[in-house]
Amino acid sequence: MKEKKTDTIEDVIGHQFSAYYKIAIEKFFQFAMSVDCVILGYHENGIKLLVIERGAEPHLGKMALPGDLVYPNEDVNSAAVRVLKDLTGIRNVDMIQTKCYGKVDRHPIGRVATIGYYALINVDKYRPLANSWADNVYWVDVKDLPELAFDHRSIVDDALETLRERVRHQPLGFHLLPMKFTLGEMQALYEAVLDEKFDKANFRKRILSMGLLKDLNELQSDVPHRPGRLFSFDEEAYKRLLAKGFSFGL
Amino acid sequence: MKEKKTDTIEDVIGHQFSAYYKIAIEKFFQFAMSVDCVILGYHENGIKLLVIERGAEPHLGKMALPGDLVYPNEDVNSAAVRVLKDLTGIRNVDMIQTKCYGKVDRHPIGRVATIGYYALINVDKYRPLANSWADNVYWVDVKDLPELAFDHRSIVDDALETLRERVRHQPLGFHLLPMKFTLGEMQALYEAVLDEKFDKANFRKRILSMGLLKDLNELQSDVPHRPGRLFSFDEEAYKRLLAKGFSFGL
DNA sequence: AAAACTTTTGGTACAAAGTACTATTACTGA
DNA sequence: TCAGTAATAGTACTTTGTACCAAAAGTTTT
Repeated sequence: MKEKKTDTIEDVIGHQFSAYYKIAIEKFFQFAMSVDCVILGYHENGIKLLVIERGAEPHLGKMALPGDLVYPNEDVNSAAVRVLKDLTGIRNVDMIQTKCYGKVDRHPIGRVATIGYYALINVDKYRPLANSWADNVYWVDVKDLPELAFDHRSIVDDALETLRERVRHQPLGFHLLPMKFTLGEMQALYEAVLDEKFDKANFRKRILSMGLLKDLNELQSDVPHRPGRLFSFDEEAYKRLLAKGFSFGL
Repeated sequence: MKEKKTDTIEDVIGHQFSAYYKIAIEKFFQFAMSVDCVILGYHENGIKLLVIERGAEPHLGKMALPGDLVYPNEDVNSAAVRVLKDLTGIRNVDMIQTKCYGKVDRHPIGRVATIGYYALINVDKYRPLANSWADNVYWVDVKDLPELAFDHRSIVDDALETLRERVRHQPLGFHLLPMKFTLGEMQALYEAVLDEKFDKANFRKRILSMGLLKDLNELQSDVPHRPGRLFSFDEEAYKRLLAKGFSFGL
């Protein structure tokens, strides 16, 4: 029940180190790969995206995601971390893959497939600085994005969709908040991400009943109203609950 | 606040059609890309995986996922569909990307990054046939997987994790069931995927109250016990509910 | 210093959803 | 006709979610 076809890699090389090896190389090994990082933060009631101003062609001068080609001797995941560091100075961020963008004509210099990554970071904790061929680095509000180079806009859209999906089932929000935060601030964050309003009293009941927050017994200061109680995310408690089968749900 | 580095693609080519173009090509365009398909079905109370027996080196004779290299002029997503068809004859399946596997040494013939895909199909509806360089095609139970070529085992594991995650929040299960099914069969499926038992009476209440099932007013036949009522998935109703903000939850 | 304002916090009452369990029904096969 | 098996119906109880109100604790205004 088989019909042989020609010129798959398997036909061409026959076996691992055959004489046809080089033909296979020439035929199939024509791709470049790149990584593009969607770095999201939360500031002044809005979700912000980290963009660079390109200091090189193509799309010189345009806004783009921090991204670059992967070296042939470099893991793709490592490349994401390296590129983010090279272009913005940001280190030690856990990034997760979103999708592979593999259309034939997506890049003007040749066949480049890119892997999208995303991470949520605390805006106050990391201070991005333009580096390498990035002329500048900016935080822009995702509700008011500038035109982006290549297909970066859809990479961002996909990452945001992933975020909205995950944030309901995992306590991701805490990555975006400062170390100490009030329940009001946390609620504002979730309302910004999900674009949905919650009842204040009930939101606090839900969150507190999960037992994921450490009460710091401190109060907010310098606010023009009754100061809120400060909390921090209790990583240990979360791990303990996870082990028992707890699932964050909002 | 910038420090120029050497040899990123941007430095090398300067701008889109510079004289250094070829250097960039030689330096970065050394990748091949492949796709690997995790096709899952449900049969006899177990989740089954579609594997092929390799009829070519490397790993000749071993079990592997249906997968192959992407042509330089072919979209990656299209390649997944094409490869599945070439190797198993299965057509018209919606596949979703899971992850990119991009370690340097993952493939013996060179730098090959692969994109994982997965799909849930109805075992009765598709009949896989070995084709091209696939010597055979088998369904194997995921609880008892044979040794797989390359890093295919982790591709499967990741896909299963994705499945378990999604099946709770989206009515995916229906893809795995025959057109007509009883609530008991549906429950058995969910118990197989999630490895968790449900109370029979409550499960049926939950599912029926969602309003996603069309009651076919038919009964099961040829069963050695009271026959169950047959249902089918009501695609239209699901779309209507989705529009109203319904979210499947189990 | 009192009043107005804003936000936090505590509480209650009701509605909806989830869970445990029991009983009944409809079929097959002995 | 009886035992066995799985489907179906129903009930009582518990947990969770939602709407809403009111008090408290600060700041700013009058």
